[in-house]
This record gives sequence, structure tokens and C-alpha cells, in this order.
Amino acid sequence: MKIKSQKLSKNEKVVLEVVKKSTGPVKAYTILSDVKKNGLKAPPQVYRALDKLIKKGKIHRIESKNAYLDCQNSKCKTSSRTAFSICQKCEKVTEIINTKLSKFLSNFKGDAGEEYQKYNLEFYGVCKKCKS
Amino acid sequence: MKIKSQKLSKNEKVVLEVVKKSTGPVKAYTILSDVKKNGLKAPPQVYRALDKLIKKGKIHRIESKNAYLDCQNSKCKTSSRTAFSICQKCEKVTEIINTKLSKFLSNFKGDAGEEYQKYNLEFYGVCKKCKS
DNA sequence: TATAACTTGTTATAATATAACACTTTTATG
DNA sequence: CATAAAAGTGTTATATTATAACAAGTTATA
Repeated sequence: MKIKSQKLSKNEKVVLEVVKKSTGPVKAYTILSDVKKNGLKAPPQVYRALDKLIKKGKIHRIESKNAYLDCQNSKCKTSSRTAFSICQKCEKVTEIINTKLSKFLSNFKGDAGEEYQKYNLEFYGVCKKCKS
Repeated sequence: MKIKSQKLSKNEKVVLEVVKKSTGPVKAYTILSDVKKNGLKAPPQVYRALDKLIKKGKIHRIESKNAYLDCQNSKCKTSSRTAFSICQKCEKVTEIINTKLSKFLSNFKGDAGEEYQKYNLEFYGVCKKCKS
């Protein structure tokens, strides 16, 4: 299986920078207003870059928030198996990197033995900071 | 902890019927065009009903599809812990009801011991039918 | 019955995302 | 190297998904 090039295009780099420097998940249109100073002007430019960055494992999409988050897992080469914790108070999102969890889910099979190549898990709770 | 009434309002019943009779996840605007014959006219009427039905555990939202699915778990009294399998070919979505999985995820704690009250898991693969 | 809580109807608009097409740049390969 | 294929870009317009805001009707119940 050929490994897809991780090289980033100009727009991908620009968009990735914005996602990286953010402290939490960012919305596509927030990114758009931010990258206007880099010459990008229209939604498709941002959405294309986001899609590619996800495929290249650089960022993740938080489905329940329509927002995008820098991948915090240095070993993350793919966007196919993801888990997040989301604070219901402060909205902070953290990528969960836990071997036991990822092993369990990667090995999970349906009742008829179906295997899954991909999963996305979103946990909701109250983070330590908000609890105290 | 008081248990919330599961009684459904008129609009909730109408919307639930549409979701129930569908063979897969349905989109909000698909529901809207369907319920127009019942007198409902505008998106908020549908979205309100959907929100309530989710809270009452009658339906689930498939986040990665912006679509709504009848709850197939007779014992499901809440929408707080959900798992689905999604076929990448035919788009079929099935609710996963698996004790081992739900126990594992319900008991899962973060590295610092954080507990989560709620989760949503979406598995992607190719269903039996599409494989053969 | 008064009143609070919930439900509905309605208009308008916000927020998220993609289609389609013309053009340029990069990459692969004969 | 030439050149064709593939990938990336810019742009306009539009589709899709969802909520705000407000007025009015209904139901539960103190």
C-alpha cells in the first residue's frame, strides 16, 4: 500500500497555521476571515485545504461542533481512528491518546464479524478545570 | 433524579413517524417536505421536534451525516451513550447494541480520571451486503 | 381562575458547505 | 526535454443545515 505524500500545498500550509495557533477547535469561517490577510478569499479555498489536511492526518474534524482541531498526536499519520473529550461547560476539546482505548476500538467487530477501518468517538463530560 | 416525561407533543409525534418509517437516517429538510402534508411549514417546527425527540431518547442524530435515525434499542431511554456503524458504500447506518462495548466506554476514564457522562461513537466500514 | 411552563406558528436570517468552471502549477513519464 | 496528466488555485454563485426572535395558543396545576 502506497503511502500518500504528506507534502502540503500553499493554501494547506496557511490554513494549518491558523488551526495550529488556535487554542481549541476552529470554525471554517473563522479560518476564512483569518486567512484573508494571506490572500485567500472564498470558502472553497478553506474547505479544500481542510479536507486535504484531514486526509493527511494533520487536523481532525470535531463532528458535533463543525470545527477543526490540530492533531495533537505526533504519531498520528491518519485521520481514521479518532477519539476526543469535549467539556460541556467550557467547550474545550482534547484528543484522547490512549492505547487501551484505541486497541479496543480497532479490534472491535460487529456481531456478524464486520470489521471497521475507521471510527470517531466523542466523549462529553466536565473537564478538571471546570469541575474545581 | 426526576425522570423526564416521555410524552410526545403533536409535532413530535408527526416527526417521529417520518423518522420511524424511513429505512435509514433522514435529513431535517427531507422530514420537512414530508410533514408539510401534516400542516407543518417551517424548519423550526421540525428542528424543535427533533431536539426534543433526541432528548427523550426516541431518535439519534448521526453527526457525520447531519441526519436523524430512529432509535432501534428498545431499552434506550436516553441519547447519552450511542454507537453506530456506517457503511461507506451504501451509507446504511445501524445502531450498535453491544454490552461489551457500552460497558467499556461507559467505564472509560481519562488519564487524570475524568469521567464522561455521554459519548457518541461512529464506526465506518463496508457492510456485509456491500462486501458480497 | 390565574399563572407558569410548554408548545406552536411564522418570518427572517445565520452558519455551514459545495457545484461548477476557468485557469495555473506541479509531477510523472515516454 | 516535451508534454500530458494530475493536483492545486481563484472565483461566482448557490445549496444545505440550523437558529433567532417574537407573537400567540395550549396545558398543567397551584
